[in-house]
Amino acid sequence: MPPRPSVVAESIEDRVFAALSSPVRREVLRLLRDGGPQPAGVLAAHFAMARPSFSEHLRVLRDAGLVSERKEGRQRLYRLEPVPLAEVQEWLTPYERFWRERMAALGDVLDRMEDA
Amino acid sequence: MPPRPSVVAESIEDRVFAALSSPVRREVLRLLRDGGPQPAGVLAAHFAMARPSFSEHLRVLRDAGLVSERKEGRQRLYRLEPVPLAEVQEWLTPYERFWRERMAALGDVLDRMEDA
DNA sequence: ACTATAGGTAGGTTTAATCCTACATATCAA
DNA sequence: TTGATATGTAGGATTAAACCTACCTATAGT
Repeated sequence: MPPRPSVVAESIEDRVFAALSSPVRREVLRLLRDGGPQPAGVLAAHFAMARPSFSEHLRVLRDAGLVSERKEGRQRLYRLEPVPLAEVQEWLTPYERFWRERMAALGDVLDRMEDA
Repeated sequence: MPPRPSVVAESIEDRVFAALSSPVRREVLRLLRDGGPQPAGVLAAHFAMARPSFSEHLRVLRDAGLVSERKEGRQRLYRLEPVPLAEVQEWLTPYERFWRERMAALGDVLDRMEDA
């Protein structure tokens, strides 16, 4: 028994990155960031896709902790949750030093090319 | 003709996030960050997996632009590439303001709870 | 030239991600 | 209560991701 991908299986970090790998789900996050909490139907209206398919996207985002859901009458208000994205940024931090050094090195090379 | 996930298909951003969703591939990036450029075999030795399977992981990282490869004798030196991760951080930027506000709001609530 | 080493490609298996159509659930409105 | 609205769940189809065992390619050493 060899295979084993899964957005639903492994660590929460796996789930967050896997959730972010879909342009549909990234667009949902953007809509929530720019427009504040919104019901599922308003979000769904932006996508040419059957509602159940969109529901699955929302579920993936929920399972990753990227959004939360609140019942509001017969709608469900979705809200962007800040913690997972903040954790992604923390994950990036040790790489930031690395790429600043590399970018700086590149800058030096370019400077020397200009001199010559 | 409905389905269509794919790490190989869509935009470069999709590929980067999909590549990051595997703990194996994140560990490879960490090894390259902390240990500098290394041949495929040295990287592979950290994982209990057949070499061809690991080769595929390297290919996914290459296709995402997260690593580059250079022939060095009969080895292939892999190197961490800074640009895609820097782009992830740029992608995160507009969310950063959002979560700082939310965190601050949470802090205010906690402060008021302490007062009471 | 021959062998060993380093690494990838080919092809197959299993699981799961994404999409769909139908159906179920819950709330509001007459 | 009956009907309409809002949204999710069930089940099925298709594709691809992750793994494996074999095999191929390229370089180094004897």
